[in-house]
Amino acid sequence: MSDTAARSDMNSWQAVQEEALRRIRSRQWRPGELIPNEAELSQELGCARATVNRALRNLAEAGFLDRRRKAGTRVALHPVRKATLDISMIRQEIEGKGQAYSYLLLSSGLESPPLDVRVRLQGPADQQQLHITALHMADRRPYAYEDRWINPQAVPEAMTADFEAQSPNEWLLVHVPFEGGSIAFSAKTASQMEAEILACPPGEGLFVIDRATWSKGQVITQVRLIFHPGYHMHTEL
Amino acid sequence: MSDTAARSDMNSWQAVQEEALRRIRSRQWRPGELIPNEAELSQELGCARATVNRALRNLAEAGFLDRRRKAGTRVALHPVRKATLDISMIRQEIEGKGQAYSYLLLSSGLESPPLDVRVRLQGPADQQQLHITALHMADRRPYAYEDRWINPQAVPEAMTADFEAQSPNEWLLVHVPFEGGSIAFSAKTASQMEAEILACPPGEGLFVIDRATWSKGQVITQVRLIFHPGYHMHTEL
DNA sequence: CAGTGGTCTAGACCACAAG
DNA sequence: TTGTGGTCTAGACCACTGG
Repeated sequence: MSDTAARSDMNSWQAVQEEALRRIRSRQWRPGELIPNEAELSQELGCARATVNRALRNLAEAGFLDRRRKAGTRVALHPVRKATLDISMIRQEIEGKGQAYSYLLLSSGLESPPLDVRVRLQGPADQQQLHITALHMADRRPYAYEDRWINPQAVPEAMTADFEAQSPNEWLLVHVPFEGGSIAFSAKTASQMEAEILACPPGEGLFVIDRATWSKGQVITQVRLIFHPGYHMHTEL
Repeated sequence: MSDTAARSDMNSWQAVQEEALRRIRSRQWRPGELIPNEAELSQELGCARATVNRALRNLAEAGFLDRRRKAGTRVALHPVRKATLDISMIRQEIEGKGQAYSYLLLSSGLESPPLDVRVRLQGPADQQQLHITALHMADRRPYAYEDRWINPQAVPEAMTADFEAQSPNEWLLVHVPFEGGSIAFSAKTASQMEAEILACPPGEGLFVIDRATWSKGQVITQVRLIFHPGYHMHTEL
C-alpha cells in the first residue's frame, strides 16, 4: 500500500497538477529538490508525457517550479506568487460597478514635456508632445485625473482627434495597437491643484498609476492616473 | 498573391499566435467578430489543430480573444490587458535591489481584533487573534510597516514561533501552505504613528497592500503592509 | 555528448452549450 | 441535436545546456 507504483490513474492535467501541488505542500518534494522527469512521472501516474508536461509547465508559470532543459525540474526555492491585474478602460471599470461614467477634458495642446517625461521618451530632445489632461467621473464625482503625453510622431492621427467626445484613454485603446508597456503603482500626496481637481483636502494620500506603452520601438504615450481618495485596486490569488 | 490560400506554413504555436495578433491589430479580424474555427485555421496555416489550439488558448488567456464551446472564438470587444505582479517575500525584494535587509519586531500578542479585521475573518465572533506588528528595513532605513493578524485556530504553531528571529511574512510562507487569497492595493495618508515608524512627515501619501490568505476554508492570516514614501511597484505588459 | 524539457502531429473522444 | 473548443495519446523530432 505504501508502494510508489500503481496509483489510481490520473489522466487529466488538472489532476496531475493537483497531485504535484500536494507533493510540494506535503514536502514530499522539498524546495530546491529535483523531481522525477516527465517520462518517469507519466509512467507512474499512468498518463501521457504531454499531460504531465502541461501540468508541470503550468506550475512553473505560476512560480511553483523551476524547469530547465537537461537540468530537470526543481521545486522553487522561494515561492513567488503571481497576481494578475486586469487593466481595463476607466469607463468599463466605473460602469462595471454600476455607476454612471462621465468625462471632462481639462486641457489639450502641444508642449515641451518636462524632464521626467522626456527621459522616458528616448526620442529627439526638443520635440513637442501632445499634452492632455482630463477628469474621469463616476456618478458625477471625481474618480481619476488623467495626465497624458502623446508622441505625435508615433500617432499623427491623435493631433486631429476629438478628445472632447472621447477620452484619450479610450481613443488610444481603440485606434492604436501596442506591443508592450510598463506599469508602475505608487502613492503620492495630493498637491493643491490635484486636491482641487479631485475635490479632496490637499495633503491626502492618493493612489497613482504610471503607464508607458510602445509599439515598433517607439514610445506611443505616457500617462499618469491619479485616483480619488479611497480608491483601491484588488485581485485574487 | 492576395489569395487566402497556401501561406508559407507556420507550424510553431508562436508563429500562429503572431499571425493571429497581426490579423487582430490590422482589423482583418474585427472586435466582436467570429474568427474561423480551429479546424479551418489549422488547414489554412498548414499545421495541426493542437498547434492552433495552443496559440488561441494563449491569446484568450491574455485577454485578446473570447472562446466558448460551440459558439466559437471571437475577438474580444474590450481589450483587457493583464498585468502580472510578482509577490515575493519582502526580504527578497530588498536584497534583489542590492540593499541590506533587516527586521525589527515591534509588538506581538493575543488581542481582540478590530471590526474590519473581524469581518473578513468570518469566524466565531469574540475570538482573540495573534496580532503582530513589525518593521522591515532596507540599508537600515524604514521600508515597510507590517501589521498582521494570525488566526490561532488555523495556525496553532504560530503561537510558539519566534518572530524576533524571523518575520511573520517569511515564517508563514515557509510553514503554512495556502490555497488562495485576495490582495488590494491602495494609498493612505500617514497617521502620526505611521509617520514616526516610517520616519517620514505625517500626512505623507503612502502605498498600501492589504492581503488575506486562506486554506481549507479557513482564513489563515490578514496583513497590511504600509510602505515608505517613494515606494513603487512596477511590472511590464 | 547525451539527458531533459519543448513542441508538433494525427487521430480520437469528450463536454459544453447554442439553436 | 450537433458544432465547437478542450483534452488525451503515442510517437517523434528538436533545442538547449549540463557534465
